[in-house]
Amino acid sequence: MEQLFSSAGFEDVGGGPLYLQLQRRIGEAIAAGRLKPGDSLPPERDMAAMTGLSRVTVRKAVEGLVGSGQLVQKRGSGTFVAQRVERLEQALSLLTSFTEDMARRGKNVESVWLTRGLHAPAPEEVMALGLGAGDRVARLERVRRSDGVPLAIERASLSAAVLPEPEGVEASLYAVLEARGMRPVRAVQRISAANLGARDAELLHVPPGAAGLRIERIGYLPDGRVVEFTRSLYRGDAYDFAVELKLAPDTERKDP
Amino acid sequence: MEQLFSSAGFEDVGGGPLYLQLQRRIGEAIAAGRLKPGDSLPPERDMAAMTGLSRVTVRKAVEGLVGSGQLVQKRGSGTFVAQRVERLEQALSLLTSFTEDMARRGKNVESVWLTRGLHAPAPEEVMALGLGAGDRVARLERVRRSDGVPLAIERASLSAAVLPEPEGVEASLYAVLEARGMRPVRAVQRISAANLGARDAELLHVPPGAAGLRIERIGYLPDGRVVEFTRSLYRGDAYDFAVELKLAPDTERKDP
DNA sequence: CAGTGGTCTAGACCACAGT
DNA sequence: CTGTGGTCTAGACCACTGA
Repeated sequence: MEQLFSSAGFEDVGGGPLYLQLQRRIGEAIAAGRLKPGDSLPPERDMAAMTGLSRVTVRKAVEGLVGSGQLVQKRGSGTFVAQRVERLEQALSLLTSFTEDMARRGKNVESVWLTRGLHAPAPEEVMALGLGAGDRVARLERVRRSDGVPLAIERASLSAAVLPEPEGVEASLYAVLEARGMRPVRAVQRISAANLGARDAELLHVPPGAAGLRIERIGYLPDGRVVEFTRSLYRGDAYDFAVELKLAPDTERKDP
Repeated sequence: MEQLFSSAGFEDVGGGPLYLQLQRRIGEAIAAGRLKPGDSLPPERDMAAMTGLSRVTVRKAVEGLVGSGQLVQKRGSGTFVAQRVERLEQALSLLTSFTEDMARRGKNVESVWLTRGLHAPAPEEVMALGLGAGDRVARLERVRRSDGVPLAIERASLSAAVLPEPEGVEASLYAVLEARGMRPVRAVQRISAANLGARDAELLHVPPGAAGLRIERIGYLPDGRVVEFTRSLYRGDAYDFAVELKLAPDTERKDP
C-alpha cells in the first residue's frame, strides 16, 4: 500500500495528467490482485499526502474507477474495491419470465416493489397498449434481485382489462397472466444501451452513468392483442443476452 | 441566455448541490429547445461569472451533460449542444452483415480500417476459433460509419485457413466469404452493455464512459465449423436491436 | 495572438457513518 | 465525537484553436 501511493514516479511529462497516472496505478493494482474485492483504500486525504497530489486530483482519479465499477465509495465510511458480479446469461429466443428464468438456473428471486396499482396512462402507454379514452392502466414497477444483488428494474404496464387487480401479483406476473388465460405467446423486444440516471443507478447499486441494457418489450396474445408493455433496465455488468441467428428462416431445416 | 445563467434561483438549500441545479437548468433548456443542436454555450469563465459560481462548479455541471451526450466540448474552441443522432434499428434474428444491413435501409457505409492483416492469435481467439499450435489469425478491425457518423467498432478474427489474404477485404467481409464458399449460415451472439473506454469512445466520437452495446458473435458453417469470431461495440445512443420472441419453438405454427 | 477548455492546488465547510 | 466522502471556492498554469 505504501509503494502503491508513493510519491515517486509521478512525472509531469510523458505520463499524461497526474490523475490518470494515479488512476492507472490503482487500476493495475486491482487487476493484479494486489487490491482485492472488499479491500479499503486509504482516505482521500491520506492518498493525497502520500502521493504529494492535491485531494481534488486524487478524487478525480478515483472518480473514473468508480465510474467503471472498479471502486465503490461510501460517504462517511470509505472507498473500497468493488465486489465482482457474476455475469448471468439469458437466452434471447424464448419468451420467459424473469422468475422462471432464474428458477431454471437455480437462483432465488426477490422483488422489491416500487409501484403496484392502477393509474391514468401515460401517452406512451396509450400508444403501446392501444388504450381508449378513460381506460386505466395497471403499473408494476419493481427491482429484481437475486441473492440480494439487484439485477434489473422492471416497469410493466398492462391494460386494466387484462389485469384489474395488480395488487394480486406477487412473484411472477406471467404466472398470474397464465391463470387468467392471458399469457403472451409472442413478443417483440428492442434492446439498446444507455447510461443509467441517478435514480436508476441507485436502485441497481451502481454508480450514476454506468452502462445498462434497456429492453422494451411488447407481448401479444395468440389473437394478436397486446397484453404487456414492459421497459426494463438490466445492469450492464451482470447480464449477457444470448441470441442465435440464422441466415434465412428456413435454411437449417434440411439439416436438423 | 442571460436568464438561463442568471445568479437568481440558486438556493443552497432545497435544490441540492449547486452543480446539479445548474446541470438541470441547462438540460431543461436543451429539452425545451431553447438551446438547439450546434448552439454554443458561453465560456466556462463567463458562465461562472454570470451564475456567481466558481468555474470548477460550472465544469462539474457541464461534465455530467457531456457524459450523457447532451453537450460536446472542444478544447480551444468552446462547448456546444450535441447533434441528435438518429437511432437505427437492427433486426436481431437474421444473420446479415453490417454492409447489407445498411444498404437495405438506403444508408451508405464507410469503413475506416484500424488493422487488416495476419497475426499470431491471442488466447481468446485460439479458444473461439479452435486454432492449433502455429496457426495464424486474420484480424480485421475497423470503425463502421454511415454518412460520416461512426456507429460501431468491429473486430473480426478468422482463421488464416478461412481468409488467407485479409488485405483483400474491402467493404463487406461476408461478400468475400461468400465468394470463397465460407459464409456462415448460423451464429451465436452475446449482447451486453458496457461503458466505453477512452480509446473506443474516441473512435466513436462519444465521451469516455458512454454506454455501448457489446456484441460477441461466433459464426458457423453448415457443417458446424467456426468461421468468424467478432467482437463489436455499437454506440448505445445510435442503435436499437429488435428481437422477436416466442413462447416455444412451435407454438405459432398453427397460426401462420 | 487572445480565448478556450484541461489540469492542478490549498483550503474550507457540510452531511453522514460508526464509535 | 471523529473521520469519511461530497461540495465549493479563488486562483494559477498549460495546450490547443482559430483569427
